[in-house]
Amino acid sequence: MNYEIKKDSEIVIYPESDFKLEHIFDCGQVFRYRKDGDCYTLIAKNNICILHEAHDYVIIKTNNTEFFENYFDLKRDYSKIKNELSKFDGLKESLEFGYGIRILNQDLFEMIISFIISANNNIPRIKSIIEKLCEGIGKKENGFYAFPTAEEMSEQSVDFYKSIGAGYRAPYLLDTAKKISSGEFKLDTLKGMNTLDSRRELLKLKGIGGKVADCIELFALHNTDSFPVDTWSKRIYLALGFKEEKTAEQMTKNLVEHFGGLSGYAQQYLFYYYRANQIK
DNA sequence: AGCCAGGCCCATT
DNA sequence: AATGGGCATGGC
Repeated sequence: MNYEIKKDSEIVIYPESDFKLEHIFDCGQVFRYRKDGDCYTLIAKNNICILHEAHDYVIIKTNNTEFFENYFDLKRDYSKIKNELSKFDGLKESLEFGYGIRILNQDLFEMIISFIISANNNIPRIKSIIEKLCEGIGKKENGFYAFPTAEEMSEQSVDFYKSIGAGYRAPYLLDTAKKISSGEFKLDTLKGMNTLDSRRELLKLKGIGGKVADCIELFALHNTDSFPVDTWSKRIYLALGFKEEKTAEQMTKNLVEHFGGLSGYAQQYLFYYYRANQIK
């Protein structure tokens, strides 16, 4: 990845066809962003940046270059990943279509809450609920609302979560925030575990099933031997040549066995391509 | 109006 | 371990 950090206030990226804002933002991994013309504004945890895309470079303006260098996974070679993935059948169109995708390194607590909200929900509504959550109880600094902490979330009532549109997920959000803020559920220990162990831990939280756990594994822990299987994945699964399975869990197992440590990357290119083209 | 959305919980078998 | 009904809400 060809990029440089300037004046500790901006990152300039010279795309080598593996950094494309539209692909990064629209592949379903991140919810707190807004597009204005050729600019994107992004809030992640308690940090903000503005991204501007010109014809042969991208500028990221922020007061925390170190955070976003890691966030955008800039040290990783996606050309190499795409090259490895191209050896698998059924990925060619998806790799070409979503060529600039990167898997972001997002905050663990933010991902847990965001993907509990995502279950059986649609993306515009997920974004709306998360925005109301942040505007409601997130700390406001420098003109934007940070994602609330577990402590801040644990002090609310179920009714608050219903009022922002969380529906039947409201008690799950409160319960999870309480378990984390009290220390009953320890986020830090997840980071030192292998994928299967941390996944098993995540499944103990209310509102987290296999698919949501896999999203958290991928988008917060960067455990790329995870393949989130959702409603779109069933068609993808058959298109890849697998025979029909009864459960999502069995599909997940087969896909991770097939793609190994590249599973998460494969899933993102495939999800983006199939969803963008409404291939059902 | 009715189906669907980046599914999960829980009771039952 | 496996299955199936029920579920808040709003976009389309």
